[in-house]
Amino acid sequence: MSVTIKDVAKLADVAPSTVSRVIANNPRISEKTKRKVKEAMDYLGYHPNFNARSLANRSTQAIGLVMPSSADKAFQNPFFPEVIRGISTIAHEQEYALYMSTGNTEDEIFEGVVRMVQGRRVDGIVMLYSRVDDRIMCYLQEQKFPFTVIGKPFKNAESITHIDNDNFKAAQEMTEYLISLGHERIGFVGGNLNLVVTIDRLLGYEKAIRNAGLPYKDEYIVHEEFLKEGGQEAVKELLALKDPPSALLVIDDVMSFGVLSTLNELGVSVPDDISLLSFNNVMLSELSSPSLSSVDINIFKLGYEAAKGLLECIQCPEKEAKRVVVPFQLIERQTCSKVSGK
Amino acid sequence: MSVTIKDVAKLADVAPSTVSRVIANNPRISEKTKRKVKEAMDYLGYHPNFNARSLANRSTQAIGLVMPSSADKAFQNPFFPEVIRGISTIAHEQEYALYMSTGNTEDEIFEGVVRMVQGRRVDGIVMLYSRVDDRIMCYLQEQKFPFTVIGKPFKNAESITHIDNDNFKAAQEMTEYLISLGHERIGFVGGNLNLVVTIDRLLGYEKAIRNAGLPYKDEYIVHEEFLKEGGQEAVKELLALKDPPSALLVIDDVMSFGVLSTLNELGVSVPDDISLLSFNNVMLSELSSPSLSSVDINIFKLGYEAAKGLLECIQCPEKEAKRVVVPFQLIERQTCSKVSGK
DNA sequence: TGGCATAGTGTATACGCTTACTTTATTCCA
DNA sequence: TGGAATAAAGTAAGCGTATACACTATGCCA
Repeated sequence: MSVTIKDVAKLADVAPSTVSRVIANNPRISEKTKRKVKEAMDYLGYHPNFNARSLANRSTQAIGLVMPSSADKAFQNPFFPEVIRGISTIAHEQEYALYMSTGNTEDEIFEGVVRMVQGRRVDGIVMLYSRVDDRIMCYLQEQKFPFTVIGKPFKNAESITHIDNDNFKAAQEMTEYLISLGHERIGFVGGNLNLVVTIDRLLGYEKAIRNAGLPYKDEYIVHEEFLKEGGQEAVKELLALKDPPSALLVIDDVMSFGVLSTLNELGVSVPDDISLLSFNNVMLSELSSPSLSSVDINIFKLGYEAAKGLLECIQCPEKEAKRVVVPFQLIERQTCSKVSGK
Repeated sequence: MSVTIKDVAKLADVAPSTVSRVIANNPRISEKTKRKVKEAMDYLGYHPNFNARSLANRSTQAIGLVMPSSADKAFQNPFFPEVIRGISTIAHEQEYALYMSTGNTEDEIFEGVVRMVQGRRVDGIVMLYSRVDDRIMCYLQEQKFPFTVIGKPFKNAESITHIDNDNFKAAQEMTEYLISLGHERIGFVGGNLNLVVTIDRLLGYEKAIRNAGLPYKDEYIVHEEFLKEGGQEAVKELLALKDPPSALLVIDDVMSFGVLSTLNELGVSVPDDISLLSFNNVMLSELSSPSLSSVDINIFKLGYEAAKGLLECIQCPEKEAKRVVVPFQLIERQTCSKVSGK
């Protein structure tokens, strides 16, 4: 069928192993032979079969991506394309390909990962999220399979290379920023509570609230899915309170979009009636109206560093795990203002 | 190292081939043996090695994705995540994984595809775009490698399964819509002219203009990249004309975002001073201010059908190529209005 | 000139699985 | 009861590459 190493060997009048060594650019092959073999390869249009190579080699030159939910949902949030952009940049530099398995349920996703790992379809994995007691993460650790995490692992963080923002600090500072604008009733709209990022930011928020001597009210804390719908739900709950917040710290831009649209429907003006500060600074956050004030967490870099760390893990397995902290930066736009006098 | 088919065979006291047949659920194995083997597999935690399987099998259960430019750029446009969402949905249903190779230059991307194909890394390919005289497409045809195209192939369209909107008709109808609002100076902001989608829509635009007896002016036609920056460039050019358009047909929402932001900076009001109608109806197009009137081309379905068609190609190679036309629909929002009296 | 490095290449096997071909066991009919 | 037909499982040969080990030829020195 297709041309193999043997065909090349025959044409170049050498042994298959010599061809293999030419491909690997082995220094023990003379320049003359290399040239001869390369000519034969060109002439035949030879390309190594990757499966055969992987099999003999135990390496696939591919890295696996694990998303928190079905790719179906995840791709609705620009966070993921952007993070993949970062990953693919470095993957490409080192000639790795990306491999995604998908699934709808927890179980399906888990099975997909097991297939990736046991089936040796990839050399390592980037986890695109960090969750409390995550089955997949435990599994990867048990198997001692190379992986890195975007976000802070819930446990064993010292032994797992991970890339993260300082979410505690970020949330604290942002809450303080809102407080400095005169807000005293600040709501927190978080994602699922089993995501470590939600927890960290919530704790940062709490810290700032307590430091400022403000009351920490449970009814100001809402948790929803990382989607527009989540944001919409959240606002409805918060506005139904008898003493609704004057400012919201929202954990994700897409949720903020939902918040904005619902507030708009309800005739609540942003930032006059209520201020909004969110996280991620997704490409489109400047396009909403009003444009979103948002914390740029450098998503691209999170992906880039995660993949870079993974490739290091793969190439030098003895190397110690490390933590990379990606800086954040508040991008002030139009959704925050001083609290309006009561 | 890891547990192989032989280990299972030994434990179950059968031959390796029997285990293999159990995996493939071959009817020639008795239920009793199947049970025995399955127990052994569970006990050992056996998972087939995919590389070995692919090698013996000549199939990989993976489909390759080819993007028009570096993934880096492409992922800035929500079109791609959305299309991948569609692809991944059906891929998952049939237990296929997705495989992406990336590259920065034309050559790198081409090389990546060659590696996918010759290296037998994937069973088939979905081309996420269609371009005039595309090297990759020619290559795939030469190699008789299974692939499908999102968009209309520039040539040999009859022999290539492809999924497309009727872009000619869509653009024509949309232009007619703008004309019906009283616009006579209508600009066209297209993407790169070597993309078939640009050509088709431009032709539809032209048809409508000519049908209406309006002058077809070259200076109203601008071509830029499918990015925000592209839209920004385009507006600048168009507004510099002595008789600038009163309405714009923009080929892509992200470009429209760029158009909007630039118009905003220039103090030009949309839709009062200039109307804007664009394509794609990306998730966030309703969030801009004013919210975008846009043609919903059903991106998800484009992806879904493309992957479905590909799997059919892979499974029954004799089957004839087909064309799937995905319907479009105008979503009216806030960027189009009747022409303001001069 | 014999002996020994050393550079360059070939041989053979392993990687883990599939599958065509064979063999063995069982059934059933004349 | 012999033997054909059928069912069930085993044997062994790939799939295309990598690599440990073996071998040859050359050069150099004593």
